[in-house]
Amino acid sequence: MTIRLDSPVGHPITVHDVARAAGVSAGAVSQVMNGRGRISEATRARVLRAASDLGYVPNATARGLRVGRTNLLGLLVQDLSNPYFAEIVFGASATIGGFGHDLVLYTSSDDPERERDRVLALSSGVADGVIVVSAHGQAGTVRAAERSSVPMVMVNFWEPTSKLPRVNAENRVGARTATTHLLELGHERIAFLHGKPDATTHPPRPDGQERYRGYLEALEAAGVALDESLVLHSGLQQHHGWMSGRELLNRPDPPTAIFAANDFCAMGVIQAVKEHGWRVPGDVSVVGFDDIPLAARMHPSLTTVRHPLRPMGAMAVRLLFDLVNRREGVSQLELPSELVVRDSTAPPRGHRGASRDSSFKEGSWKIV
Amino acid sequence: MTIRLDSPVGHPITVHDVARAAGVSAGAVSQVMNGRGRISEATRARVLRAASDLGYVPNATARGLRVGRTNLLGLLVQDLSNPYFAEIVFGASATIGGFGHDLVLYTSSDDPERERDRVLALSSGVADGVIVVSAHGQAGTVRAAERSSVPMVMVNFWEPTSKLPRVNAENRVGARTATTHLLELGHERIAFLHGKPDATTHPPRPDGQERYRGYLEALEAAGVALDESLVLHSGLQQHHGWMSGRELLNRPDPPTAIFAANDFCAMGVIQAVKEHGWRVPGDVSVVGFDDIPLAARMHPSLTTVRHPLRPMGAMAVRLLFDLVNRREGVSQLELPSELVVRDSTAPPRGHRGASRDSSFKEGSWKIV
DNA sequence: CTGTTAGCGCTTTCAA
DNA sequence: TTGAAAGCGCTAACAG
Repeated sequence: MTIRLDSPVGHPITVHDVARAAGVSAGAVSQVMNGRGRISEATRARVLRAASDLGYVPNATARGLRVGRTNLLGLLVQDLSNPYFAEIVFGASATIGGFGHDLVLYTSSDDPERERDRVLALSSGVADGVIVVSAHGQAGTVRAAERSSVPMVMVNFWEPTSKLPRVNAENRVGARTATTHLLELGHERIAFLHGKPDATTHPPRPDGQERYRGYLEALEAAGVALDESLVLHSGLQQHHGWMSGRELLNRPDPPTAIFAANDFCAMGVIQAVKEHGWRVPGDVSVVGFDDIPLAARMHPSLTTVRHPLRPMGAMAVRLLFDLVNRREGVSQLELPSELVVRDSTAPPRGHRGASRDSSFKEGSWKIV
Repeated sequence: MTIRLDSPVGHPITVHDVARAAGVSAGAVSQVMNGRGRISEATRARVLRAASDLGYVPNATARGLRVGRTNLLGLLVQDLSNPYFAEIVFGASATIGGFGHDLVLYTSSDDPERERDRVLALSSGVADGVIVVSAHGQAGTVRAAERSSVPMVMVNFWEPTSKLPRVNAENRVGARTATTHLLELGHERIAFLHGKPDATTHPPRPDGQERYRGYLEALEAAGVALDESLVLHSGLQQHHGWMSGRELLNRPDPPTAIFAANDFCAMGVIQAVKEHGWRVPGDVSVVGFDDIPLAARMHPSLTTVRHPLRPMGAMAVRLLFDLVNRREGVSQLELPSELVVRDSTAPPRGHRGASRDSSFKEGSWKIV
């Protein structure tokens, strides 16, 4: 224990100090502190008194060693400055208190090696369980997770061959709903931006594929033929969207709507549209994905598919808690997305569009 | 230790297992794992071999108990969904790895009682030290912190009577610079919004007072008389700014510029201006405080005083680390603010204002 | 109902 | 250079 020089007592207070002061045994003190029965009212009172007099606080490390449980849950994210991750962390941290645990936060700085290291470190008994958000999917982390002697829950994890418990958000239906929304507004030339810049070197992730499938499904249902020239490999960052937006707008026949890979990408697209001298949604409609907090506050506010990020964090904690306590339960689940219609979508130029539906909800969550 | 049923071995691997496998004593294994000398190359190799064969990971809890140090630093914030706090957490989490520690994150949900509880909990040896952000200043938390046997660093803490180590951001000079910026643009009727809705029930905080002093200093230096009717008690949230903005604009002689209590407040003001049918900065200039990430992305982008939130988090970690290791050092410091000029400020209507200066920097940080 | 004891897994002395 | 042993502070089992 770290002892401060100006600490009220020269050394940390232990059970024994309290026991001595109360004239009982250390075991009795422990019983009282943990509320386990078999203690007379009289001694209980004496112990409590002594404890508070001395300012006794049980040492969590010692208890952890003895009980084999730290009441800490690890949470590993790549980048806290990205609102996508920040929201998940928020959901987790808001929930965890209710389970009597606290959060150990790790950031991997987007570095697969560091990610694997942290997973390993977490397995050393610091935490009773670990949540890994958006594992890089590289062999290292996943293998470490699978071998770990500590329960682990993955968030936003799409490895179909792995049996690791996970909490994901639905993608296909969300994308289909968003595309349908655009179609109903009267759009027919709807561009789709993939999240990976280059499909050959970066194979598209399964969640991105799901979104694409949703897009295709919506087109097909509406009887609109796919124009492959409108499907671009963009990226998840603002500048990706900006570049893709520029490219699309400079064509002789630009699309009337753009479905971006995520909200950041959509922001870049909107920027490109503005720089082109066009307006959103007057000249081009734009749809994002995720619904980060910024989406509601930008200008124009962004129509987007909401990923339930906070609930995902919360669910991961729940699930992990059950795992830690060996309770059975669903261990792979997918939370629903929902379309949030805001100001960045409207009927195409010169089209008397259908009236807007305000917000589409995808029912309760679905177990896969 | 939590043992998973499908764990590679039936029980967690301990030093003894490794010792047995390598044919040495447990002590020797520990020496090797911690790189403490006095071990022959031969045995060292054998131990390392055995450890990796068995997949041995030292138990952090046991080590923590023995060594009296967990290599965990606690961080207590009120509300992670507020970018002000999120940025500080980000700064801390990005720095902490370099110090060989990890972060235990606590949220107090804005509840003073819970805040004190968490400080107490943190003192129980989970963490080697604790950072408390924006303590509610209520007696409970501060007293708990002062009595804690664990080193503690406060962030954004303004109790002049307390000797607790702290990392703050400069307020007065920042506010003065911002006000001067408005004056130089040609504004003379500059409203100032306090951060507390009601000065009588909520006595203004020292940092708010400092900002107000900066405002007064700037007016005085420019020879502009203070108009007390332009000083309002607003609040730190968007709706506060909105209400104050409405009130000011509905007057017969509205101000030409508004210096809001913080960025959220400024957002509310801008909203009120827009609803009033006026434009920012054409009809009214608006300045915020803090420079949360949103400030740069809103529309119009916000001129504001940047609080170095990430550096504050990083500094707090540094300082705490020194404290934990009993190194001497400055223990109360104040990081500089800087004015960031964006699109929400311009000369008042019909005024040929001075040319814009782009960004004002307040030099290196200052030790108080 | 209460006190005593053993030992969680590790590191650090001390003795060989 | 290595092995043995003590003990960090706590709790759970057991003996009284």
